[in-house]
Amino acid sequence: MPKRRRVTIADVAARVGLTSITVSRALNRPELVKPETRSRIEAAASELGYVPNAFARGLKHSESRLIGFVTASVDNPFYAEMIKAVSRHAKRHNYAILLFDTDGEPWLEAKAIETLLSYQAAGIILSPVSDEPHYRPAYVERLRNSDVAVVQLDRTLADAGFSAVVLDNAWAGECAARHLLQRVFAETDAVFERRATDLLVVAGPERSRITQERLAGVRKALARRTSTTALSLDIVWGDYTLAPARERVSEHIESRGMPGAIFGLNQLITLGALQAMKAHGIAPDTLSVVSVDRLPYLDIFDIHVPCVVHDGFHAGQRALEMLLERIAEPELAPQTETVRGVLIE
Amino acid sequence: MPKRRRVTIADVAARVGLTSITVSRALNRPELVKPETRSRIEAAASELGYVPNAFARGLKHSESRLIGFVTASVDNPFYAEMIKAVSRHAKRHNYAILLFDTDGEPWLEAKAIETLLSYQAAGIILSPVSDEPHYRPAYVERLRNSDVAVVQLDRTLADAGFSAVVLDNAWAGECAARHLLQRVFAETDAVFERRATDLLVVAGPERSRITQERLAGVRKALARRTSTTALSLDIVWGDYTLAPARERVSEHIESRGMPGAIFGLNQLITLGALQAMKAHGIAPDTLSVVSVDRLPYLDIFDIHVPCVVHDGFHAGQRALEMLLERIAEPELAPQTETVRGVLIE
DNA sequence: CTGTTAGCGCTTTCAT
DNA sequence: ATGAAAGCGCTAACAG
Repeated sequence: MPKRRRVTIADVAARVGLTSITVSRALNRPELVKPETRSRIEAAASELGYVPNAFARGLKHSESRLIGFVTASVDNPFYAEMIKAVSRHAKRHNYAILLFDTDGEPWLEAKAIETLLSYQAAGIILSPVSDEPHYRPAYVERLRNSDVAVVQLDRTLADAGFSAVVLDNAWAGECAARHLLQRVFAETDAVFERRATDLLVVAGPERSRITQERLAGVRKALARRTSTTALSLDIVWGDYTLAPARERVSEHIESRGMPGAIFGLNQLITLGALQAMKAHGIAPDTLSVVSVDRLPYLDIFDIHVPCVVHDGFHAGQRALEMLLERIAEPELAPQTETVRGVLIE
Repeated sequence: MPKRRRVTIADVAARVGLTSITVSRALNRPELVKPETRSRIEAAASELGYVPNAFARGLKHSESRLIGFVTASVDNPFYAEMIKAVSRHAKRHNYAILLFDTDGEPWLEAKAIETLLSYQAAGIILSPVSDEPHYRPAYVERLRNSDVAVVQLDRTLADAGFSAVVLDNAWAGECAARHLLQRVFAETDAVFERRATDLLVVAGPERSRITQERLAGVRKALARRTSTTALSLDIVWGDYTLAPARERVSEHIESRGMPGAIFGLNQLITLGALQAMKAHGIAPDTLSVVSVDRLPYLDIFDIHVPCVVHDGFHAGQRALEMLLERIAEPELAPQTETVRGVLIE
């Protein structure tokens, strides 16, 4: 069976002996068409299998019902959660999601933005490949001059001037560090075993804003400590993925021995650190580990890694809501919303 | 600063004193334009911030470089892996991904297909909300009459006649069951403790094809058993998510006691079963559990749940490749490719 | 190598 | 309540 030519409103119109404009109206502004005509048209449309052409419509209005989601890692569970939230709320408002996984490549990110502009995306939710201050992609200027709404999610570009939904990273760092100070490095009732490194923080990229904010939280908690014996703090850098975290922690254990405690700045980092510990025969319950982001399902096995958990679903939902507001009201001032996590022991 | 009107090829043309068609050619078929003209045009285009209008182009060609990915659960890690693969390979061929999370709702699935048709999607990768035989969505007929390529992934519609990439479910079931027969219900060297239920299979929906295939594999392995003492097999049904699995297993333990072994038909089901065990104070190492799909990262904690693992990345990649072949060659016969898993102990 | 014309499918005037 | 004409931005087909 040969594929039929696409059915257009003109075909539907011919079928009922009217013109295309009436069909268009019947389908989009039914109140402008006599009810009886309307139902004849609707019958004919569904009989012929009419499907509106989104391109023709988009070309006419120069606007689309497309929202772009740009991220470096769809497979990161935290992002998957946010995608789920965005997608669920987008379709409620009749928007479809164009998903771009940039794989951490700036040029793919630039291409994704380009594509979104060419599709006249109504809005973009952007989580760039990097949040380091020197990362200033050329597309920012273009985005500013276009009428696409932009909301950044989690990771942000320095001074780009877009709205954002971010996590309260300083608080997460402080919270996690305070937990360790109470449980491991308590000043009053216990003498903890001193090591070459008391606290090992396994971080993301050294210049990443998120990493720096979380570290600032850690330092703030440490500074509050009143004890005379200063804690030694070491930091190893990675890129928010598992493998580098594992390698850096391995090296650190080999050169400086087992630390007093480990703080992994996100889920994958902490898992990498735990892998390194295992490789060196260090059982998880002999060394305190704390994390940002929950390590999934471990509670089933009575493994409890305390963590500061953020509600990704809520963050995604807020990002989409802010985006919709800005699509409706393009002149709204940029706004940043902060999502605070909660410590789970 | 007011948002500027969109820059078109006509604007670029005016800037360099040519007509739009020449600009169009310079940008799409550079070899048809004098190199010097071309570079003047390119300069002007980038200076003015020209962005091609995908809608106009799509309207002209009545085709798009859009591929739809329709799934019931973006947040299922196995699907996230497949999305990653599809996305990565799609962008290599200059396709963008329209992502639809149907949340398990047939009407959202229908709407997703409708939207994809209206965007003239070149192809659709479809993993429906259900693979039960009585689920025969109305859009199938439309899809068949359109010229969109369709490849089903993992879940398939009965008799829809589309190509598919599926898992070797019978083999997965057989493999997992054989493992239990060797390790728990060995006939030769050990006497295993008999229970009211020897093997408890925690399944998906009773009529799901995937569930039935995996069960057939289990039965095949059991039938091969030569021992005179028949094993008792119980099955509880769920929907491939965690909570129902947990509830059904809890109920089963309460009414029939602890089984001899548990087989969870996918990752989330197995995790649910493990939660139920924990709630009843059954330690994971006192009851043999086997699963389809890997339980992530548990090896770090020396928890080893044997599982039949499928390569989701490969499945996603193959689905996209098949789709591209069919976009290029619309008359290709439907084809089904099976991905076989491997048992990891 | 570059230009003219025409049309993709739809909708916004402005009639009737 | 319905229709005619025009145009959104781009690119075949056919000139020149």
